[in-house]
Amino acid sequence: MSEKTDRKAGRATADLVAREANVSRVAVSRAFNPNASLKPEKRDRILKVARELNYTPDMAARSLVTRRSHLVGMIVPDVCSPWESQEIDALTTALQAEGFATLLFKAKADFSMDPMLLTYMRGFNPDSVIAFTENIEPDVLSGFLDRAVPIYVIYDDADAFAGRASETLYDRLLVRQKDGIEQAVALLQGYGARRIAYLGGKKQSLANTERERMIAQVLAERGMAPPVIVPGDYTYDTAYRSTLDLFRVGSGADAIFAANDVGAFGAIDALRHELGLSVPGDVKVVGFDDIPQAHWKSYNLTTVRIDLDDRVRALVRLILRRLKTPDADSLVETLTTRLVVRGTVG
Amino acid sequence: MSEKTDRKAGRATADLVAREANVSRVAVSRAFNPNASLKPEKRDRILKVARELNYTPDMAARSLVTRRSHLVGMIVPDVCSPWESQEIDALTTALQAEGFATLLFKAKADFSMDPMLLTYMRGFNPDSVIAFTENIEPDVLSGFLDRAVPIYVIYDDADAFAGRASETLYDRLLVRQKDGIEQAVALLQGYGARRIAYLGGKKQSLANTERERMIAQVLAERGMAPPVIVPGDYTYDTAYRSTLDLFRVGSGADAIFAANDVGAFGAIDALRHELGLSVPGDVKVVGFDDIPQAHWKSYNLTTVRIDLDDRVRALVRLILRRLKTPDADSLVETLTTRLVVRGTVG
DNA sequence: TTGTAGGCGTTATCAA
DNA sequence: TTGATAACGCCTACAA
Repeated sequence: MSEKTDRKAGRATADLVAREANVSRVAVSRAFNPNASLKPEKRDRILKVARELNYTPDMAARSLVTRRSHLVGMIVPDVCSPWESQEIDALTTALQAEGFATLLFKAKADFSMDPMLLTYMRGFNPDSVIAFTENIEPDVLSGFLDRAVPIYVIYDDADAFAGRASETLYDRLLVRQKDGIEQAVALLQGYGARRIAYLGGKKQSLANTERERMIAQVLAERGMAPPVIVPGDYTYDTAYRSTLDLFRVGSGADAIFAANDVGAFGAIDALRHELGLSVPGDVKVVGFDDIPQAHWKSYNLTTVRIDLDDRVRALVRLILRRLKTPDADSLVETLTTRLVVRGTVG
Repeated sequence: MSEKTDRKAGRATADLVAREANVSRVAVSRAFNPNASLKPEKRDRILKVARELNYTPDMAARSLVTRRSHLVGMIVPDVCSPWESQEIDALTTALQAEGFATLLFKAKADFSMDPMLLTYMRGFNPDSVIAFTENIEPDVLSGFLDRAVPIYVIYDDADAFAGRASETLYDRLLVRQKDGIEQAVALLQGYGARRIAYLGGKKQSLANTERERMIAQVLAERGMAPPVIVPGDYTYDTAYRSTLDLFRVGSGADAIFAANDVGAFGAIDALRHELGLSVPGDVKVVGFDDIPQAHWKSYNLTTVRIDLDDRVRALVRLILRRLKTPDADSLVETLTTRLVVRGTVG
């Protein structure tokens, strides 16, 4: 039973620090709570002793009484997808700076929300939850959450989502996809495209259905033919095969608007390396997202950009606000999109 | 005070379930603990009531007494990197199946281990920690962990790591890079490469220094000239610029062995799209990792594969074993590498 | 198989 | 500014 106590005797507790520093247990607690009142010199002494003993307050015990876990749950169908991994990275960084840790859960690939998973997650009591899985009603999600208020990402036509409205409280991030889509279509039209194909994303994805709807609408507004719908699922391989089908079985197109950048890559490679067509000479290609790979020289993709930093900042704002004022009215943050012109249209 | 209690009255507790099901509080606890003895029909009734009340045991409270958080910490410098995001994805899936949740932390990009971050993480009491950040001594890391035993990924020459050995317990995953590197060099040599450049990764990365060392060793064993060392940091952009430097300022090479696939992509694009050289005609390129993008037609990269599934399975085995028998001796799992031949050598 | 009692490490409450 | 005391929700004894 030495002063320093042997390392493997287990983790230092507030009691131990208190004894070592000749103060009460409560004082130790206060030393780690910036807005608690404690004589500065006393706090310093306690923190010094704590450092020596390698003490950190136990979040589990703390959360038991404060009802704050400092955990933010993220439910993701596919961590590997470039867009989502970027978003996870940025969100984790931003939340970490605010004292929250990221709790990562993997949902099934079909975008469905496994009730088992939700139940499981509930056990960890996340202060907030961000679901990258879209096809679940706010009511259902919030039924699994206690204090947490869900955040939804919605697109363009807020009314389409209004049908799902209910008494349940939830915050929203509205992405104005139309801005960027209009610019893209105008560019394609300007370069002479007449027959535009939409290479879709996962059917269950709200982002996808809204992109499709919005592209059709913009084409109509500009007096162009409706888009040729090509099935996809956001992956390279499916995009590749669907593009081959479009030109070998179907009747082709002079422009492809892909639901995401990775899909655009698959289309470009199919066109250039298997169909012997030139991009943008024979077929123009536009993507969606503007992931870092979009500027890689092999693709140099013209794409509709959703600004990641803006998006993450907006999400963090929503989360922090809701944590500070749990009963506040629901809030909508808005994000715009814009076309980034590179080399696949021209 | 209705039967069902109003939703926002807060989360259901074991007491509430016990009252509702006419059993004791302990019975509820046992119902959620498969190896506790409880009359089956009683368990069923309790679980049914629990489901109705949307009750889940509170992990924080549970961990306080069991000393098991069911949290696995992952410290990652860059979630976006394709290799790491793959590994996070697979690990999270595997751990989730075993009842563990992933707690994600972002380390600084320079691979250093922020003591603040470690202290912060400690508060969450992870049962295990996987650090993708390599340059930290086991002693330091385990100083911040209580029950958790660190896992290290080491490369080829186990002796090089032995210098860092200490009384501290830690498990190891040994990656035999030499197998794949030998195959790659043999292929390059067979196709006539004489002057091979090594396009490095982050200097602080152990994987990188060992790859460089091993390539030099293999070249020497085969009577070839030592590699031209080209600085890199695993990113596309740096690889791109370094390749330009190699050919414009330096004296070129007839083959480039990149420390990772993304770097190889940068090299290929610089060669083809800016230097006007053909790959593999003028310059052959080999990568490392075999990420999904390596088979994209624009690159079709010949690369040394580290099998992700094997790697994840080995890590999970190490973690679960350590959790089951915390005092077991340290264990080493071994992984091999092999060349995947595609179109950038020939 | 069941129930009672006690404690895990922390913070909120209240009185000094 | 301080300190004693009582929770927080759960699980592990132990005894019935």
